[in-house]
Amino acid sequence: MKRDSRLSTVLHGLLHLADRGGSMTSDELSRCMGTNPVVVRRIMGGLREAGLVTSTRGPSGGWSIARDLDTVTLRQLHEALGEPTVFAIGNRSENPGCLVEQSVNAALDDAFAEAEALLMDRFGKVTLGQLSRDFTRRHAAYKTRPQTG
Amino acid sequence: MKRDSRLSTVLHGLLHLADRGGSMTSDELSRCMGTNPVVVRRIMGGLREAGLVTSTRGPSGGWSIARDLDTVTLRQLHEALGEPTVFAIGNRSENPGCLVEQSVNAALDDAFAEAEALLMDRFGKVTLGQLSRDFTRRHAAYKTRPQTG
DNA sequence: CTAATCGTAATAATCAGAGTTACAAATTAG
DNA sequence: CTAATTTGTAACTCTGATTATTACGATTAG
Repeated sequence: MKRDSRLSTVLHGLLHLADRGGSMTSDELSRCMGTNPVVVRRIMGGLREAGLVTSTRGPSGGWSIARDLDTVTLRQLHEALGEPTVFAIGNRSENPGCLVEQSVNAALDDAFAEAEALLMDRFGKVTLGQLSRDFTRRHAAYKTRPQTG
Repeated sequence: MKRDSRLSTVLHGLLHLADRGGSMTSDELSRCMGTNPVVVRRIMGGLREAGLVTSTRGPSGGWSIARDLDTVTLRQLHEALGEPTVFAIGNRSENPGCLVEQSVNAALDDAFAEAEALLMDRFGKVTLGQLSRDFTRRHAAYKTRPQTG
């Protein structure tokens, strides 16, 4: 199934932005993320509406992060993307007349709701700041790694 | 996103089979599930390989449940369907060279793995027998409901 | 003014599940 | 044995969603 990778994509962009320190154009972001500038604008647009980033037009314009990195959680980003469907598995019909299907749906819905709640809870505890520091750590380890070739 | 409804579909069929007591043809199952007999065979085929149902060809053939209803869990059914992708959200690239993307993937993978583990745990605790009894309860309530029209 | 840059609509490409058709294989009934 | 029923399965289309691309308008710095 085709999965929604916008959260992964936008995180990638935001961390590059954070690493850079200043602002980046859609074109720069798209190149370092391996996608298209229009896709970048589309995704970042949701974050701008949520007040997480700002954009400026014209020469020397581009995208900047508007908040302290430690105050932005994955959950906020998920919400800024419009809270896309989390599960690739779902009920055949959401309003079945068949009583058998009602029982099936009730059981599945319960389990999915619980798993989604856990995921959102986890997302609420991970901040951009944490990810940025994790990247810095990986970067340091990469630079000092033993040469194997 | 288009969601995989095979688990929901197959549960529906199995509970009708359980309610019937005997065997049903793909055609009968497809009609009471609102789908196509070939789709039924395709989905039930996986369950047959897992030993959960049996099929017989020819006249008076069809599908039967091969196990005690209380020994079949949603998790077993999920596995019999080939453990389809659970999440509609995923990483942009699973093998990124970019260290930023590695940090992003690690954080997301952790959260998703935890949520999936919870879901599988829940699925492991729900049996066909429980769902069948839940249906019987709904059916009784339906028959004795106050007439509102 | 001109070039750079975002904003956005419209459209195509891509992908996986679901639906359908067609036919072979197996089995029962007579 | 023959005919009818039913599963098994390949091949193809349909559908719906994300992603990619094209095109062009709006804004702004220099």
